[in-house]
Formats: sequence, structure tokens, C-alpha cells
Amino acid sequence: MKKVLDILTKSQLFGGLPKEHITEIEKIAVDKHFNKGDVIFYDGDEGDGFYLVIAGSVNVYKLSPEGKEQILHIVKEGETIGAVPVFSGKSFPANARAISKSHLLFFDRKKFIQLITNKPSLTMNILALLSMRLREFSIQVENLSLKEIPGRLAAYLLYLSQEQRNKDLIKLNISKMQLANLLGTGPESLSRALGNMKSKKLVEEEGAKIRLINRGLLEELAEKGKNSR
Amino acid sequence: MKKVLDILTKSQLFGGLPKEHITEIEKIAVDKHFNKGDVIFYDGDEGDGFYLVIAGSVNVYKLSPEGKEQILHIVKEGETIGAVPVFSGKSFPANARAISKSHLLFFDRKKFIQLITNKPSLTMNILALLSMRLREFSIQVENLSLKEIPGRLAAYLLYLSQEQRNKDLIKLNISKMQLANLLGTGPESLSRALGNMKSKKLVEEEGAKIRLINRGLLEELAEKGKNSR
DNA sequence: GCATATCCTTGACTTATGTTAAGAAAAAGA
DNA sequence: TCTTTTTCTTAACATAAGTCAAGGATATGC
Repeated sequence: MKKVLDILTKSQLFGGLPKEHITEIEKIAVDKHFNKGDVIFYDGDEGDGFYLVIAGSVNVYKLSPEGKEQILHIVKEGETIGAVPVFSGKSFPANARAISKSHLLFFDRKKFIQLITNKPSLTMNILALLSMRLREFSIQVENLSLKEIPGRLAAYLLYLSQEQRNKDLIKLNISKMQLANLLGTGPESLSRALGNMKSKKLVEEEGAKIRLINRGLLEELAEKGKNSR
Repeated sequence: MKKVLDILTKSQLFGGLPKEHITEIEKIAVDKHFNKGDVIFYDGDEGDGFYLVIAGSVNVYKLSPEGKEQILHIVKEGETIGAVPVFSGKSFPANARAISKSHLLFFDRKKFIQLITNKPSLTMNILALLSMRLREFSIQVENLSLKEIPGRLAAYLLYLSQEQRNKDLIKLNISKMQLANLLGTGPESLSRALGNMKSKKLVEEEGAKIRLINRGLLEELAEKGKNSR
């Protein structure tokens, strides 16, 4: 099990800061533990601070009145959730739920803002963090609006492969139902899209893992938008 | 015609700063003028600075290989575009194009970063600005994924009304084709959705304006997600 | 280790939206 | 003002994906 300080040091938020700053930062943090399925906050709740994931993982998601779920972000070790209300001073813009037993650090808004006022490199880290999220959002909107489900799935598989040292045999880090909710669809459509890829020999399923057999065609599928036949 | 300083003072980015800071800031800015239809930057271009709109308006959008356009953001007077690469240090995550004759100020990345290092309130403004954009993105993803086109249209009309002092007779600030591209569809589907609203007596068209006749039902339509019949 | 619940897949069917096409309306240019 | 181009609307048709249902696989709890 990794040490908390180790994770903070490697996080995008605190990376590159002097050790003494990080220990100082850690002092204002409060430990929070969640079990699989626990809600961390709800869309619309007042946000008086943000969280950094030390262990486990968390889904940030929107919910329709009919109960359909759209995942905005799957947050892993070293990443943060709930930063938006810290700086824009309103409520959380989405729900967050632990998808495994998770250990988070909670940072109080006021204390954190006091901290950053005289730490320019921390400020630059936050700006970079928020900007990266904006970049990811613009990709998600592009995927949802301009790609069909097979294209979104292909893009996700290639992304996963890249994340896992460009291996061809990749491990799905989330359940298929969750993947469906991330891609903006339901389990049936995902199942069909994946089945189609298998029958076209683009991928193979090996137990809980997926093998990419034809990267070229996958990339083509991931790139192309709606209506090209 | 409003003065540049006036717009800077009222902008989210520079609002609340002391006058002398704003004049100092204006010195590093460079005037840029664009005609209707001019591209300001392309998705993937290196970003060495950002823009603030002084007059006119600008679309930030993604393009599919087949040419379909998804608008991410319609940027008006006092708002900024292209801030992401300033802080995350990569390329622009989308395209930007002037949709009317526009006057922008360009801020060089390096000069701007030097400026913020010793201006905490400017930094807080930027953090608030980026957070607001994240909030807007999460709404856009929700709309695209969890709502059908009539629901997205209803939500947009209500948003427009709110922006125009809650009047019932609202002015579409963009062409219908652009509105279609903002809502993630094409002109035909938009036309049908609007026609449907008219036949159900939710709205009326009066020349270039739209009158909201039944806010209650519009709100219901805007709230409800897919598949509730 | 068995029972139970959840997840996943497959098939038949429905539907919202995309597509194509053509004419009407509006805007832009001469 | 007249012409030309672009935008918008309407209709008929095609299709990707949602919905419903049921069986099989997998995981979870006792």
C-alpha cells in the first residue's frame, strides 16, 4: 500500500511542490473512507471543499429523471473531484460515488484557498488541472455528438491500451455497464457494438481482458464520425 | 461603441481588479480584428496565448471528418477563448470562428503568466472562469446524453429567456443552423422540434423572435430525460 | 458450496433522428 | 430593385440505437 505522501507528491495537483509545502498541505486534509457504492456528494449539494483520491476509484456522473446515468469522469488514485465549487463558489455540478472501497482526502475550501494565495506553483498546478479537465470535456462532447457508439467504443479501447503501456491485451478497468454509461448508452448497445467488433476480427475477448487484433481498423473506426458509409 | 477598458472592467476575467492593474494588463494585449466567418484558430494548433472578445461574437466548435459541426461555446463580449493551452501547455482543443465582425484582444501566454504570478485576485478570477466553463460543460454533456432534441431546445429557450431579463418574447441570438449545431443536431430536426412546440402551443414565432406561451410545459420538457412517455 | 442477485448477451420490435430531396423564404450581392 | 445564394421548412424514407423480454454467465452473500 502506497503512502499518502507518496501519492500527493505524484499527483498532478501537488506534483513538483517542495516537500515542506506538501507536508503543510497534508495537515489541513481530513481522511474520508467510502465503501463501494457510497455516494460522496450529490449534484446540487453545497460544496465546501474538494477531495483527492488516495486509494480506490470514484465515478463522477449525471443522472436523468428516469434514472439513466452519464459518467463524466472516472477518477483514480492521485486525481481530484469536486474542485469546481471551490473556485466558482456554487454547488457541485454532478454526483460522485465510490465504485470500490476508497480512501479520499478532503480539503476544506477556505483553508485551501488560504494556502494557495502565497504558493504560485500550486496555483499553476491547479490551473493546469482545470484546463486538462476542460480539454477532456471537449473530447467527450465530440465523442457524444459526432461519433456513433462503435466509434466511441473503439476510441475508448485505444485510450485504454495507451494507458496500459500500449499493450494489445488490455484490462477493462470498469464493468461493462459502467463503460456503457461512460459512452452514453446502455448495456445492450455496448454488447452489440463489442460483438460486432469481435465478428469483424478487430478484437477478441479473453476472459476479463480484451485483445486488440486490428489497430488500424480500430483507429479508423474511432476517427470517423457519423454517417460515412 | 463601448470602450475597451469598460469591457475589461466588466469582464469575468478582470472584474474586481484595481484600475491600475487593468491598464497595466491592457498594455500587453494586442488588437486583432476578424470578419464574419474568419477562423481564429484550429483544433490542434499550438496555443501561445488567449483572446478576449471586445466586440462581436465567436463560436468554439468541434468538427467531424464528415463536416458536421458541434458548437461547444458561443463566446460574447467580455468572454475569453483559447485559455486551455495557456495553462495546460498544449494545443487548442477545438476550432474558433468569428460569427460576426469581431474585435478581440490577444494576450501572449508568457507575458500573461508573468502578470498573474503576483496578482492573487486575478488568479482567483481565472480559477473561477475555468470552473464556470467546467460547470457549463457538465450541463452540455448532460443535455447531449440524457435529453432528446425537444428537451434540449426547450432548455435552450428557457436559458435564452433568462438571459434576456426573463422576457417571454425572446430574440434568437444565432441562426437556426447554428442553434442546431449547438444542440447536437441538424437544421431539419430542429425545424421539426420547433414546429412541434408551435403546434402544441408552447411557443409562437413572431418574425425573428420567439414567444414562450407555456413556460410550465417548456420546463417540464426541458427537465425530463429520454424515454418518459 | 449453494442460493441469490446482479451483470451480460441475444433477439424481436419500436422509435427518434438522420438522410435525401425539393420548394419556400430570407438574406446578400449586384 | 432584381438576381443569386443561402437558410429554412416540409415530406418520404432509412437506420442507429433504445426498449422489452428472456436466458445464461458471473459474482456475491450466507
